Amino acid sequence: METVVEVEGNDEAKLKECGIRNSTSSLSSPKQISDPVVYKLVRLEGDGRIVPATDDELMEVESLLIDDKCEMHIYADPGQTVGCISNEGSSSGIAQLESLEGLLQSRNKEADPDKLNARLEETVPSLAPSLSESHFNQSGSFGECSHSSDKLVAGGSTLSVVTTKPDFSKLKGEICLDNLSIKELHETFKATFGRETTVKDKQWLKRRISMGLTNSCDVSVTSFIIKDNKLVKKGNGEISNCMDGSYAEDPPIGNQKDLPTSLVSQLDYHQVVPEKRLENPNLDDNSGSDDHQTEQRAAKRARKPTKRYIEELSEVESKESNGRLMNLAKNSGHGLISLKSHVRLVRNVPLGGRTVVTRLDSLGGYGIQVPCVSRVRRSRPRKNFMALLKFNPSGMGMEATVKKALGDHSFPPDDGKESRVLKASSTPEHVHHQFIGVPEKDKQFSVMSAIGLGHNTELKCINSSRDSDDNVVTVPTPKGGIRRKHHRAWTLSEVMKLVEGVSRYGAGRWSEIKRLAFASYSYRTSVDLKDKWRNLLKASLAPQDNGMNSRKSTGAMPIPAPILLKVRELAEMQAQVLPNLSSTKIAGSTRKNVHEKQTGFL
DNA sequence: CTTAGGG
DNA sequence: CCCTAAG
Repeated sequence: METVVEVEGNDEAKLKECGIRNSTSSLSSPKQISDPVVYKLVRLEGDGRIVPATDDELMEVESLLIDDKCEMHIYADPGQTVGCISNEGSSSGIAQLESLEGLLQSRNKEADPDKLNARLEETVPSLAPSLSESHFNQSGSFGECSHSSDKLVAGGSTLSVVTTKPDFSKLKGEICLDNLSIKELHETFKATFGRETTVKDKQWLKRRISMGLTNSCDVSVTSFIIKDNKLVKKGNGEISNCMDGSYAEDPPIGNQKDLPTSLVSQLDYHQVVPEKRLENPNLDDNSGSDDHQTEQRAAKRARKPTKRYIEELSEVESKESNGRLMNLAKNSGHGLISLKSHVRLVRNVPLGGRTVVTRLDSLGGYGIQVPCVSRVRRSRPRKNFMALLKFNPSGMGMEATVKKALGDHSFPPDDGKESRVLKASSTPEHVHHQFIGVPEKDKQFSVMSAIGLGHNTELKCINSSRDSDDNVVTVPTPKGGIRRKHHRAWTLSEVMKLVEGVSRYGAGRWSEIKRLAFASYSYRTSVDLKDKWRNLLKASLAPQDNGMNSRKSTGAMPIPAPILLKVRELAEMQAQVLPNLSSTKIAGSTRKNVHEKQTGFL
């Protein structure tokens, strides 16, 4: 029932975080404390007083975490963290990470942890029952356990452990964004996320990109390397040395369950993420700089997350909360702390006249409530339904009409399509079972091992759950265009994976590729892969309009030339090999073909 | 169910 | 991306 966030340093220093019911505003009373669902971070003053942390302090903490804690190989994404916990600035304060600062400071000052604890419980006896701890393993064995995460489910009924193992070695030398210019970074960013950014901060861009790439759990799976804004085959050219490989080697995969759960910073609290309803288009549109500002924490913080921000947050966060550590493709030697803040939002509270809706989302396998904003629950469309009905009273044709008109997905469960949708939109339970069952894991792993990819841990992929719950019909594109909301833009990494898959299994074996390379992408069907490949082919054959003009006008993700080249290569190869020698290549791998060949011979 | 191709 | 035909 109690979400425990424990921080543990080498010196055993511990910092307590106090759970405080964040009921609208008042500080916790003993009664409220009894409700362990909500926790609030507070600052532990030198004299033992507990003071609600302010947002600014929070920022500072993150700053500390990011800039100073070099030994840490996890990092906290300020933007995301803040996005999660920042609030209207209600006096009650929301969960704060402030306590971390206390920890760090106390560590440095060699504060006696016991003393701290004691003081805490003396000074605030009423809080004692709900004290939570953050457990931070700052020791060198980080790579080993820092990544694991578990979840104490509120209610105490369930204790699901979802652990993911980080594979740092995988990242080593595979991504080098350091040499890229801002412009290049922008391109890469767009290629990675499918949208543009106006952020000019290199660090931010690099981090974001590397995050996007690695989080898609694939870059490492492919044989591509990103270097100098180019995707190159591994082996081509020097491997970048962005990653110093200072992290611990990965222990053999397979025993995730046994991994200690040290870095678990679960912050549960009732909280409402206010929807920033800006009338000012400048602010609202400029998501990039919004992120930037937030992440930069130096700028005027305390901004309520914008719609777009929240959207992005939920997307990125969903990836990040796999428990996977992000390694930054940055030369700065210091590692960072991954502060995974899982926020439980359980209320819909009117703010400024607007009601903010939250929904339970599955992030990283946890049931997490995230702000809905434009991500309305994927359900039957009501808006146009009647209108369509009206115009199409015939009944029979109506369904088709509606489906077509709305891109469906959301029609009645009886529709066969629905199963797919349901499957995609994983409820916490679903996710949970998926992870626990892990039927695919062993299989996948063994397969990958057999192929020689064993070193590329796939486990993380298993764990990656996406909130596949976009259902709004369309969404405006940074470019001004619109695209279907539930269309998932192909990320660069996905494309790379696809290419890799095709090269390995051959075009046409979509289901294979799907199973092996896209096991974790529940939302990509084999058909999707096929379609994408088709598009890639088309793109690869088309004149490589490498000007920004095309990109600008299209608003589409620019596919790096190297990939297109690869695509063409593969296409030619397969076009040549397949028709002529028929099934020479296939024959070897396909029993059926062999058989046919033999029988035909006889 | 998977693949292929048109919309 | 969606839908359908065909193996």
